[in-house]
Amino acid sequence: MSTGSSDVTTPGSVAAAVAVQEELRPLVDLVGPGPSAPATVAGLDVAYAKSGDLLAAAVTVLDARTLAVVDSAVCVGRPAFGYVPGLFAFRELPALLAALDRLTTRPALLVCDGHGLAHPRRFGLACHLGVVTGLPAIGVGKTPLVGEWVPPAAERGAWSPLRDGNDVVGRVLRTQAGVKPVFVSVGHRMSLDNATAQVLALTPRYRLPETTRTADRLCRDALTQAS
DNA sequence: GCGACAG
DNA sequence: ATCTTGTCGC
Repeated sequence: MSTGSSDVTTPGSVAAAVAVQEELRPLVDLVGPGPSAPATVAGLDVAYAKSGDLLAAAVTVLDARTLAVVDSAVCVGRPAFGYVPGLFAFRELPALLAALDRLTTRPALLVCDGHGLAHPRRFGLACHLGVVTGLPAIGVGKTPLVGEWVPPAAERGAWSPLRDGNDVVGRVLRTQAGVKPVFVSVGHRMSLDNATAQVLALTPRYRLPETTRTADRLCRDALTQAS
């Protein structure tokens, strides 16, 4: 039967990938506001081999109160798509979904390494993962993809809006005093206020959320063992 | 036409 | 993302 247009994770061309994003974008829940006190929060990240033909995706689930890792899973595979800014999600999505399937728990929130609405078509990785899984999701990027912004004040918790055209697509958030800010955006079933609050709760000490840090270590270790 | 461009 | 030396600082 048909194979291309019905698969929302592995399109066969750039045009098909863009079409998938346009097709799924209306399914994003922009209302939220999402859980104010999630019991568990998942971090997702991917590491690539230097050769570029192998990757490891990891998901770590943390107790939101203690930030201890209570569950985790990895998936080693191949990039499912070339790297194209704006279509980045298609590279990592299959491996990340496979890792999510291997969890024994169902996290209350996904914290993705990349953007959500702060995307040219308002459908970055965090939106895609949220829509496909049905889970609340947010994006936390280390560098901007779209939008204009001014640096927030130097203290932890300070933020400034990330604007693209007439839209506020996210926030530039200072998670540690005097440290380069991160870019927070809504993925699915979350308000921007709540997304900001959750990121601050996950960054008691470092610039990046503990979820991202634990997932990063796990996928790097998995990649080392695989290669 | 020229840069910019999540990871 | 990954490749990379040294350097500053707790």
